[in-house]
Amino acid sequence: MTKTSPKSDATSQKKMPKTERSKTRVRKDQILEAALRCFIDHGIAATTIDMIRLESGASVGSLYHHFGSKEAIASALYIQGMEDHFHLLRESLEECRSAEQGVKTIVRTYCEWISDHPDWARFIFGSRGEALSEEQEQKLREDNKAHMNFLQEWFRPYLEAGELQDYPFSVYHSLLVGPAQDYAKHWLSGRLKKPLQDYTELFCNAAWETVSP
Amino acid sequence: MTKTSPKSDATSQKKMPKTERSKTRVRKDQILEAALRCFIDHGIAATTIDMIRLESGASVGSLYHHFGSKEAIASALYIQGMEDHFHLLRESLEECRSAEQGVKTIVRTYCEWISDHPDWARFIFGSRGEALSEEQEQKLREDNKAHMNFLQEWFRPYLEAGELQDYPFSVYHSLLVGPAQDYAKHWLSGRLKKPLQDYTELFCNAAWETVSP
DNA sequence: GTCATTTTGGAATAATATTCTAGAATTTAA
DNA sequence: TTAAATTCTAGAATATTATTCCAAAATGAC
Repeated sequence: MTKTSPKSDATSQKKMPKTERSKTRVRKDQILEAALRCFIDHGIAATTIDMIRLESGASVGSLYHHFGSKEAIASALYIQGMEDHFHLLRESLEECRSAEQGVKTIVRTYCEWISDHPDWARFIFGSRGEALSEEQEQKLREDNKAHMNFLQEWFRPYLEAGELQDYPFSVYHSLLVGPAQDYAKHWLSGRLKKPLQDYTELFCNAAWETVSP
Repeated sequence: MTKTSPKSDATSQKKMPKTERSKTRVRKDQILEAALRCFIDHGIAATTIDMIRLESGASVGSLYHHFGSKEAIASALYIQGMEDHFHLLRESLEECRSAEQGVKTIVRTYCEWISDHPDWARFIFGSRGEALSEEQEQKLREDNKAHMNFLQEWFRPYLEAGELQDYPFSVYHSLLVGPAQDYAKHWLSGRLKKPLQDYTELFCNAAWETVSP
């Protein structure tokens, strides 16, 4: 019995403006971009609202009107990054016509996204979930589930045709992107010199060997 | 020419007590344990110095005397966790007598450590480097390098004997623990139901297949 | 144009991290 | 054993930073 007003959607706890004004998207993006720069330069914990205010040109009131807290800004960036990558991957997968192509595309797209957006990736690896708001947590969870479902559907025919080893599905994602992800993490933090790009094909091939029958 | 006084060690920028008193270790550990509990329950950003003070029984002064900042406490925990795991892995590896044993031991030890210390692991995955002090950053870097060297030495004979595929060494670590690490991250955050333990052997076998010739 | 709603600015407030100092406890040196 | 030196503790005082608040401006609907 925790339902609220019967009139509203499931996600309308907070005041969601009926109409978003034209300049609003722009301002929000200014804030997000400024925040990303700050987070990358100083880390989330060390960047202050005031830095974001200065960097974005928005006022404190505006900042809080649009996002509600510093953490929420970080979370929004996190989610935005994930969505961007998911979207890209889906597009790439649409064109694949074999299990091998698909597997390698997943790994390659992952590596390329990181190589193309190293700052963004550094932020995402660095922030890892911490303190998502209820609403955002939910959104991320749904995005994730939808993404997994998409992958599962994509793979199903090949699995049934015996073109892939029959691992539990939840393990597939880890087997495919785990190695590249770990390498990327160390590379992004400066502990490894050789850029991820140099090993993209290596990780693609290794992944395919792992799951090919 | 950034050297300091010629008398002191390389790492003596800050006041390192000549002698650590007997009860000091105890108090420090009380603080660390209390902080870990707080961090796990509320996340790093949301735990306050006051919570740690209450939970540990130490005074604010004591907290700052021993650690200097909240972030430094988190960093100390991070480093301590890594050291614990490194130590365990080294012990396990000492007893291995073949490439296959070694590879699987690395993966299995990794999985078991996470399964045995899920809270600790959750904290480590969740905190990811952010804001280490200069001194701590350095220590972590050295620990890491030493660990990598140890692994490289351990593997060398088997590599030379052709019992392992000739990948660049920096890639080995990622190929071996990457998948388990990714799975663990999702499991620890509650997105996956099946415990890591259920797939430990799967990850061990997959890792061995990846690097065996 | 008027009205309702959204957005902005920035001062006021609240929450929290950090510094500081006096003194207690412990070790060292004699 | 004692005095001096050092390390540790306590908690009030201070500084920093996040968040709230509300009056005014901008915008879009009618």
